[in-house]
Amino acid sequence: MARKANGGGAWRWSRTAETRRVLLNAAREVFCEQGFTDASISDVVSRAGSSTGSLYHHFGGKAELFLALWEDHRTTLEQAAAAAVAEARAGGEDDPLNLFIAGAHAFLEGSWQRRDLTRLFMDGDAPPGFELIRRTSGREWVRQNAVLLGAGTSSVDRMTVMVLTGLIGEAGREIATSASKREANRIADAAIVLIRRLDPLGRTAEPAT
Amino acid sequence: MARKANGGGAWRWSRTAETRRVLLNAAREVFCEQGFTDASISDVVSRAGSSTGSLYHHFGGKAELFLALWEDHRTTLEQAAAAAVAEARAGGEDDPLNLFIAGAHAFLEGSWQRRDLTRLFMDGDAPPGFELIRRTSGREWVRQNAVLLGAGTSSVDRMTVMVLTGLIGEAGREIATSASKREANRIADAAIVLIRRLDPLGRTAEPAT
DNA sequence: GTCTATAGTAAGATAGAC
DNA sequence: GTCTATCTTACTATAGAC
Repeated sequence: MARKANGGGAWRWSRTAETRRVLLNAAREVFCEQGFTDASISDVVSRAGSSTGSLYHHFGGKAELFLALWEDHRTTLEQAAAAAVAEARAGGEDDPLNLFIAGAHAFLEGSWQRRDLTRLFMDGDAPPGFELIRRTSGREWVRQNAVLLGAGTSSVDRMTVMVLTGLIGEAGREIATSASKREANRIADAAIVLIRRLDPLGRTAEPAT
Repeated sequence: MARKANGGGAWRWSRTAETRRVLLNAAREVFCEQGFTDASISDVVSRAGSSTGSLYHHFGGKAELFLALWEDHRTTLEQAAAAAVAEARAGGEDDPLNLFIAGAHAFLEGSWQRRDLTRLFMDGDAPPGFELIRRTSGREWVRQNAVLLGAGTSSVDRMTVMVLTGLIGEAGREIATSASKREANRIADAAIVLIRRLDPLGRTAEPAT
């Protein structure tokens, strides 16, 4: 929006997009260092070299700034997962469970690469209502995958989706607090063992009880 | 402490314990109705018929008041679970997994009976740092049980404990938001199916890969 | 349309009398 | 131990410059 028609000026994008980006970068640093509650608007704007009013103009407040950061993070991880699934499929993989695991693996890899944000969003220090947003979008993401995996609408299947959501989130949190990539990989592998064990497809349904 | 030596007075307990109790009851109502952030100290003290200074004297602040409520809730549920395990054991049950499930069942029953508090503590609107406290004590509780179940220290076993913690918490949350006891029971049953499926004892270790 | 400077407001925390 | 009065802080809103 409001993209400047560049008549030979020094920059191709409007000033407002740049301001937004600078504010988001500063917010990432401040929130990750101090958490949501202790971070102050003043810290963010001074680090960004911007102003309070500007921040309110672009985001509407402290909570919305935090949410904008979250949307960015969530989108990045979801796209990474989707890309991994597409790549696996292009490589000939067609078992739904393996495709799901390919996506989960990419998600966990992203949780490691952006561990500062992963920790920020998982440690519970967030604006009121954030937990609901986070849980809803996480559940939605896994639910889409669970449908592909053939999960139905029974209590057990619905609960399986919730547990899978929790499992992947939990693994992401642990990975984000790991001391080394090596340890992070061990955790990711363990998570995948448990995903298989939960067997969301219900293919283990035994003929005899 | 400071229990009054009752020399024929009308009440056996000190006034301070009574004040504490009244404040906690008011806090339960206000926090459950409005959540942590929107609740105000003023609401609590006016409903309790007490005063700001008194509340600060007994609890130290809004966050500590919330934590006192949590300690109470957590203790109640843990004791219910422990009692159920003891009862099952007294009844002749000696399979560790079944004992664990007896405890989990009692925990979920308590989550239904005190659903207002369960919802309060699970929806993420809490003082900074609370999430860590909640997760630590939940993990500790399941860890003790997992040791009994024979879980080791491998990545998979540690992850299993985390997933079990999440599973039970998740089920408790769903149960606390259920419309009927009937639905709550269905969720509890589904949770127990998944606990068995996760098979924390690793007894399904197959001879052949 | 975009941003700066500043005042308002609400609520948690504290000091000190009783 | 209990309570009132006061303080401090930080989010929020707005008037007006550019």
